[in-house]
Amino acid sequence: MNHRAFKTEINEQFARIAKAIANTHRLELVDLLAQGERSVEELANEAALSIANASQHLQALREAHLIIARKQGLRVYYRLADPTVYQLVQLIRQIAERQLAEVERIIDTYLTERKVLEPVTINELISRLHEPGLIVLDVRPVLEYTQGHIAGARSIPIDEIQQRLHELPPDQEIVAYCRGAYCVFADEAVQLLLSHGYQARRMQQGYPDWKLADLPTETD
Amino acid sequence: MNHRAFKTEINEQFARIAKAIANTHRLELVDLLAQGERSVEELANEAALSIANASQHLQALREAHLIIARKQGLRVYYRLADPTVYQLVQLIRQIAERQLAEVERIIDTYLTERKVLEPVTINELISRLHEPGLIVLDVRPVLEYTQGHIAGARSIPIDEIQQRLHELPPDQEIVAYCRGAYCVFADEAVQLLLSHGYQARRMQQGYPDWKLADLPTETD
DNA sequence: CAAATATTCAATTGATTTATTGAATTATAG
DNA sequence: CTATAATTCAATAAATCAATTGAATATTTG
Repeated sequence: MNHRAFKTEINEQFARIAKAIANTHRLELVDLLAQGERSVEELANEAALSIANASQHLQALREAHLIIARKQGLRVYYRLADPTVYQLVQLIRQIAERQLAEVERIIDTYLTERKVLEPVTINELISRLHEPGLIVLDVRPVLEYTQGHIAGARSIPIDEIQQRLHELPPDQEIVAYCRGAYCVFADEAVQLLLSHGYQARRMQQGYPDWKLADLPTETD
Repeated sequence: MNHRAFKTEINEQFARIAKAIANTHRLELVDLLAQGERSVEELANEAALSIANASQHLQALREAHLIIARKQGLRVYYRLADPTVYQLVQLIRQIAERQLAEVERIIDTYLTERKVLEPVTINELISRLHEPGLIVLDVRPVLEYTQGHIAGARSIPIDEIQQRLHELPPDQEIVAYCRGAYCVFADEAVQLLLSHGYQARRMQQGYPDWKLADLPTETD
């Protein structure tokens, strides 16, 4: 048996997976797909890529079987091939947080409130989920809320909060969540809510993390 | 706040981690380092790389802070920066196993016995660890056994098994383990032991997996 | 069946990564 | 202080990856 050939061939396959995810744009695309199925156009818009470029990156992910395509009418819809793919992104982030000082620096630069305002962990939210005075607020676009949200959560997309503040009773505590720890929607929502006298905090992680942990979700 | 700049910068950092691991040789180097600290020369020899090339790949891993260097005398010894780094390799492998048919094909080609001989899972071994008639056999090089091994395991490196068969009582069941699921030492040991009338199986995973699961280990 | 739309494919260019080689650096031993 | 050994650095060529552009394909609509 040729040890060397075996090791080389098998590690080449493992490297295929790692190479597919090892790109700024593809990481963002996977993050978006973790919210649910999306068309190429939607993904291109969200990730600020040209359609052709987005398509190319999606092909790269597809070749590594990290995502699956489904054609319906004119559109091709992509989704994650396996929840483990999102877990991979999570783990990469976790290592980056621990090992790369730059990550903390970037967060401190862009999300100045993060350091001051302690986010609510998933576990904390679980234990408080049935408190009567607590509102769990999904601030992602409505489509994403529709595709799946934390059981019992209300939807007010970040773009609409300003106009819809009256829907939120001022005496209740609000926990806002969005796409994940590196999504800024919840930070912005909390900032706005706090400035209007609400008691508000963000959930540290996002919907995909909640779902991955097999916690109660709803679709509608 | 500039969303786009934040997303780009933060994902660039995450991509750094993924890019560092996304190479055939670097995956092998990390796998070796999961056994314990190694010098550049040892790593180069094991991974069949020139010293300069190995050093270069090690720099790439070091720049992403996935490994740490320690200089002692003439030699530089590298080790994993965090157990999570090995977890990353594990997860990549898990995804590759599930998603890439090639992985199964390669294993079937090189490790023909794997399909027939059911390996012992870590959990199975835990529950049987205190059976009197069971020998847990570490077939890695002695150095690696010395740096850490499954509590109670005996060491006979794969190269020496043939000559040292007499040390193994023929009536006891043997579970052999090595560096990991994609290390062939244990497969070869089991094959040899079976051909000499022993009852032998390999542990599915390797020592780093055992250690990562915080199971009892010994050093000597 | 032609027009319109979403996506992919193909070709090009520039940027990044990899392997190789030999020189430079650092530490030890005599 | 010199010779030796281990590792890193620097320079190069080859290979691979990324972004852009425009053409090609597939599906729907009229």
